[in-house]
Amino acid sequence: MENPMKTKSFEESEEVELRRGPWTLEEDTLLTNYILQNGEGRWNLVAKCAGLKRNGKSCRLRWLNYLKPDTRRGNLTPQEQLLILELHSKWGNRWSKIAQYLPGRTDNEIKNYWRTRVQKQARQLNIESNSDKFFDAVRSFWAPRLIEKMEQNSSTNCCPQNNNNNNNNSLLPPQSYDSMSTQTYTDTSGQNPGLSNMDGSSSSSTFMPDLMTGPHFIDPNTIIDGSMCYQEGNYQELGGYIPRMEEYFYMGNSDIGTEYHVAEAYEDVTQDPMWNMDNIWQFRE
DNA sequence: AAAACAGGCAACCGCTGGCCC
DNA sequence: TGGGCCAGCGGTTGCCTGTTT
Repeated sequence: MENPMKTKSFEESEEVELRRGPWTLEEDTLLTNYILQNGEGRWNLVAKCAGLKRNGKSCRLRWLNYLKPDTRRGNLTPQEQLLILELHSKWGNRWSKIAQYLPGRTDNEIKNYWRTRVQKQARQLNIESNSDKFFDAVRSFWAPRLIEKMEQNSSTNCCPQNNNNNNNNSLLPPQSYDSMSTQTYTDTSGQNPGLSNMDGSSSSSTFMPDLMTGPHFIDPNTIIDGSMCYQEGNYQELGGYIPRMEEYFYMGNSDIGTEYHVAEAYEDVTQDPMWNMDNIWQFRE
């Protein structure tokens, strides 16, 4: 089979030999330097003016997913994982929408996380990753562990002056954090994924039903994260919430007893060495 | 040590919708 | 109004790397 990475359309080959496949350091540098000097603009123009033999789409993808300065890379924190689970339960595969609430994370990264980690665990349980049963499993077993991890981090890693985020540009929360915090957790306009459904109706959060209520807040100015910790006025994030554990062991309003009990499934898979939350969610200090 | 396998992720593909002429 | 161009999105592919046999 011909390698599609080396094929190109007739249109592309007609004018200039367009490059495809992995980006080189030189290409990255060209693109970065151009955008930093001239802004993004039209991507086809960017590609041309930057001297790249790439199409605009490729440049856009490379910039947004990899080169953009506020892009955060590395393992997703427990907070981010929990938020992804929560938002996906609301919106489904609306990756770009979900990504809006995880500053610095790209839709591609979230999509990959979902497909490689979450769906893998769903397969382990023999359930559809978009099914109610799966949500029950998440709510009953995974979310508590993520929250537990968050609590551990909160007690050991909260050090506002010691930001270990591996992002070189993480000296302060990126701008989008501000919009995230207001949109996500203080906004009552219907943008809040924890308060509204896609149809605009109101409902409680699937995995974090009471996050918006007072008792679950720790210091709202403290942002706890496995790899970073901010303390800043008017800056709230999911990571700042430490809900009471026992509420997350509640099975919710599911009817899982009817055909496939998630708890039983959980017991089954605990025989599997894969079912170790630290491994499953790739918690790395 | 090497081959086979599996997982993770960067990049591409194709579709859709918005904008402009 | 319709066609062309473009950006953005979700789905998919295939390469790379680590692990297992």
